[in-house]
Amino acid sequence: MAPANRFERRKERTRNDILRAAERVLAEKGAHDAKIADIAAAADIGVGTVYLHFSTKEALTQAVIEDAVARLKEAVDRSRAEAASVIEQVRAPTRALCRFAEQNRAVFRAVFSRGGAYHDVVRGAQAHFAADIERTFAEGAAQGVFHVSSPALTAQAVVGMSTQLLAWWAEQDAVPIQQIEATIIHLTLRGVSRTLGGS
Amino acid sequence: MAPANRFERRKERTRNDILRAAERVLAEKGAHDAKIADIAAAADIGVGTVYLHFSTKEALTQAVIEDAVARLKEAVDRSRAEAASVIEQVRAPTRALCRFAEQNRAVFRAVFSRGGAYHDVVRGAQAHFAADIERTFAEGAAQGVFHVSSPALTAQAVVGMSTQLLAWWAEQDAVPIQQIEATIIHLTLRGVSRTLGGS
Amino acid sequence: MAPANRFERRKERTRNDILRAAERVLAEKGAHDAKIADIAAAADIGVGTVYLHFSTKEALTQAVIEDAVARLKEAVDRSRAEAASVIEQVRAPTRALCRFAEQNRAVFRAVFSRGGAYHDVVRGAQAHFAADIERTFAEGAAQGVFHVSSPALTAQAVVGMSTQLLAWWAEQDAVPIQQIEATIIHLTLRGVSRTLGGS
Amino acid sequence: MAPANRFERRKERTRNDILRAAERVLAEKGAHDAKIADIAAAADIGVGTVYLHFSTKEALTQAVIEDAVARLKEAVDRSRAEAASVIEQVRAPTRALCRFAEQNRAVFRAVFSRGGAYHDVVRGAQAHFAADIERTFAEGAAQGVFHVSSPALTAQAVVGMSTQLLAWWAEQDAVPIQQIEATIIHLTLRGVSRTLGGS
DNA sequence: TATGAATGAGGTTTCATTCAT
DNA sequence: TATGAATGAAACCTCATTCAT
Repeated sequence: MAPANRFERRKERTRNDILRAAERVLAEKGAHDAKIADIAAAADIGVGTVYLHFSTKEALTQAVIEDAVARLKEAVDRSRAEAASVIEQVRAPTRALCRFAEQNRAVFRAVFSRGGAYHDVVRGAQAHFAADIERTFAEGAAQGVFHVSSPALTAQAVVGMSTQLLAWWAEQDAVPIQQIEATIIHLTLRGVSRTLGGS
Repeated sequence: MAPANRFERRKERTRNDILRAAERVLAEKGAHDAKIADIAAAADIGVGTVYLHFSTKEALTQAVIEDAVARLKEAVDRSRAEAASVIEQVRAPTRALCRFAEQNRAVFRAVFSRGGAYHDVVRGAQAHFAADIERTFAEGAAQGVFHVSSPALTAQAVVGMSTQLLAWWAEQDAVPIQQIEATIIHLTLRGVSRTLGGS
Repeated sequence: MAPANRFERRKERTRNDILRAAERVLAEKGAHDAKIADIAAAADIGVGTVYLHFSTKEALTQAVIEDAVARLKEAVDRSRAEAASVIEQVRAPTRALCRFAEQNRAVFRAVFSRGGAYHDVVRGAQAHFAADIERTFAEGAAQGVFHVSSPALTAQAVVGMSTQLLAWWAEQDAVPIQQIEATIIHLTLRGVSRTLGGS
Repeated sequence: MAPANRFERRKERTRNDILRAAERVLAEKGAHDAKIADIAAAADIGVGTVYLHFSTKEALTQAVIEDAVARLKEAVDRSRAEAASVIEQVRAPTRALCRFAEQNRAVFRAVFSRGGAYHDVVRGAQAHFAADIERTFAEGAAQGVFHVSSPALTAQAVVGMSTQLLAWWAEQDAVPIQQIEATIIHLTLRGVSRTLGGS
């Protein structure tokens, strides 16, 4: 897993510098206005060097997205795996998502915000999360805890709402993220609970 | 109201042709990949003609957005004005929104979808809708029908959820729009009702 | 000489309107920045109408120049013809030139100033004037009044000096034109007189 | 003074190539008809490279002018500083000017000729030279050598005459430049001398 | 004859990508 | 491996000229 020799390690480090710089620049300027030269400058390397690590601008963008998505997926999936109940399967991933947004604000804006780089990878991740949520709903229904008329659509709605609220938060920073989290969880549980519950 | 002379009428017609063509091309390719040449070709006119009506690509994009937003606002605002109860103030605008999305699918994708042209005008419209919804929540709370802990955030969430669901619908067309509508209304009402109601 | 019928007269009038408008616009914006649309607007006619009277922009520009040059030539030539002595052949045309510049300031700037439309017609006129002046010098030499080592060059210098001074005057308007006139005459006569004279 | 490293040196060389090519092309076609593509081709580089060194066509034009004007000023100013008498202050700068025109014919046409790029920098240089000449006249008057009624105007006339004659020479090449030089000096000294002298 | 909307060739400028050092 | 100057395709925009009314 760790790179074999010293050269490999150095190369890996440069690659990471580029990735981090790209995140910052993409978040700041948006996918289209971010020039390769900007990213190279932000990473404090030459433009040519970028092309030693990524074959095209598109590949670099995609790498940034995949990296972010992978980290988010990992956090969300882990939290879900550790959830003891279906209700916790709603709460924990939302908490994980919000914590990720908080700790990776720039990336979050760059990747998930409107105006950010929209991409199949993001669509894929949203579909992945929606499927998870749908499974939770189904399980909850089986347990008699939830009652959802169209689980797929509702799951989609939850993903949409979460994304939008967090994107809004990431750009505005008007309210503490805990309120975002509470609102998402409240609306979700209210929407799917058999009996009137709440957050 | 109708343009004075023949020249004006002809010019106005061309302007509209360009606007419609731009909607289609923007929806299809996205704001950045839509070239002025594409739009001119789609409108079956010369490139120069576009600049006779819009000073800049940016100005054309903005005109498309403003046009769409104005029409949507008009439909939503009217439906809201005609709503008799706060519950109807949730239902009717949602119905209006969905009908607009259905009847203006290309524009909807072009303007409201992720990857679409994000713009202050859109942000402004979303804020406008959110403010309306928030007012409905406040009114409902005063009537003892609703109970919302953070109205502003919840309104924001409703707007986000609606936008995202419809954008998703507009791109996928996997489900009938009535289900989208029902889901939005259900989740919203469930989220804010004092007693367990539902759609 | 006067146009035959009413239609011809009307046509001639429009043509003149365009010419006058072109003079103004050319003087104000320079040959390159003067758009046909500007000229049409200044003449208060449609762009298409310009092309009914002048086949190209170049032709219009040339017509403006030829018109101005013809009027200047006419004034200068007349004054020269009426001059009784060689000294008066220096003085009178200079006076005529200055009076023309004063009374046709816009055209003068448009046609003779640096940055103005430089053109074979102007070059031709300058050569014409230079030839006249050279002839005056030769005549003066024959009469024992002037002594000029290289008449052609000196004539060229006089033309250059005059043009430049008047162009400068037309743009700055810092001094009364009589001083310009006096300076030109003084320098010319001083330069070519056998004995020390002056203005 | 010499650029630090190899990159800088190479870049500087290219910049100079562009400047020289621009001088040629501007002289040949005039400021407006000189396309960036022409200049790039003349410098045997790609169009993009031009923009690596000059942000705008206007900026390149200005750089050419400033370069030429600076070199001319340097030559003229030096020659003036070394002049022992006021008469030499007329002669030497004229000689320097003519030598510059001879050795930089293309630039001279491009920058100082009529139809060339007229520019504030040129106007500024002309004003600078005129002021110097005026000072010489004043000094000469104080020494009882010169007698000038309106020094400012006369200085302006000398500058105008010189510019025009040399521009004419640069385009025609009909006479040896020594004759131009002699004519300018002769006319200037004749014009301002107290007693009849001459060249 | 007069009009002004329409045209499209042509010019400037940008920027992802290459390559000699 | 790292560099950054060089490249040129492609996009935006202008404006002289045409033509249907």
